[in-house]
Amino acid sequence: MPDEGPEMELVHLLRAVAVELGAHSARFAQRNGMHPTDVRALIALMDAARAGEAMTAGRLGTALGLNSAGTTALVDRLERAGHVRRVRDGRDRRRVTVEVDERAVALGRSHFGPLIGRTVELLRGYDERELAAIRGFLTGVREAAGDDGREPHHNDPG
Amino acid sequence: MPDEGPEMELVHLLRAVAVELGAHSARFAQRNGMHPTDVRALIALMDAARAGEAMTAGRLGTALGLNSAGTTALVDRLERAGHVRRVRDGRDRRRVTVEVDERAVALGRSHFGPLIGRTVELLRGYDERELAAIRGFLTGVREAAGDDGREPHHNDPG
DNA sequence: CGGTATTATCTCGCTGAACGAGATACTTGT
DNA sequence: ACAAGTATCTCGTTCAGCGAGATAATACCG
Repeated sequence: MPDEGPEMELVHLLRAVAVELGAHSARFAQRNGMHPTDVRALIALMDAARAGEAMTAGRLGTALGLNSAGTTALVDRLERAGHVRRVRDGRDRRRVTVEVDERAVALGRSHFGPLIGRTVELLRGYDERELAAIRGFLTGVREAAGDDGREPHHNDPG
Repeated sequence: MPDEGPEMELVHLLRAVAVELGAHSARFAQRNGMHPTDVRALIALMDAARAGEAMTAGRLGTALGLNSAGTTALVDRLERAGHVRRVRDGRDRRRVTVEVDERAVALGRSHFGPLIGRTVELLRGYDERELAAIRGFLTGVREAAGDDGREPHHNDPG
């Protein structure tokens, strides 16, 4: 288990980036009187909307690791603040789909837009091979962080 | 504000990585009966230890965005679980330095070690120019995420 | 040296996010 | 139609974190 070596600098840098991005979200939450979970919920809802999928209360709770009581409280909170609407599903009337209000989207854009814009600009400064390296590294880390309970399988040559 | 364009894929990928790393930490917390804040605290303490700096209760609380009452509760919790020790500073006896227990370090290593190891291996597959691109991108994002309004968060020593 | 301000941590009472258990409402299978 | 299954909500509780202020040690100033 290497505690030093030239690669560790990048490992710590990556962790610092994750911390900064978390802090950036937390600032958005605090400025708008929200809890970090509320921001995560809005992001999950917007991701679903971008993918063209409807998000039910249950799926939202699962995505965030909340139980049903917590999910109800979360959606209540977001609805009370005007960030989302509850819409009963017409086909299965047990279901409640949660839709993001346009104003919440605009609010999110006004906060995250500058960071996204600067990131895009940063990316424009790299050529294809560099972009492939960045993409490959991020993809690898995402997979490594997701593979968790599993056995760490030995180096897969390739 | 670009919602499409080839760079957006990487922006979403970066966000996904941040989410996965957060989930990875949350899993560590839950498996060990801790809260996300407790894990953040241990990481801050280990970072300080690595840098050779002593971490006082107050500095820890500031680093995590907690007020003094919350900081006391946090250190109580960590101490009760045996993860840290309170040590009165000899020079300034108002201060309490918080030291991580070796067993907590070992616990952290056993969880984060595999992810770190896989990340290091991943990095070994890149040449200098690719590594420079990855480093430059991460550094740029860290700075962009840190630079926003810079709102001073209200602390209790008013 | 004495007194007052300042700093670091802790105590107390409270709010609210999230939990477990169970109720309610709707759907599906027989 | 009735039982079983599924989605959400209600109720009561726990505990992280906050605000206010107490306590204890140090620094400043005459």
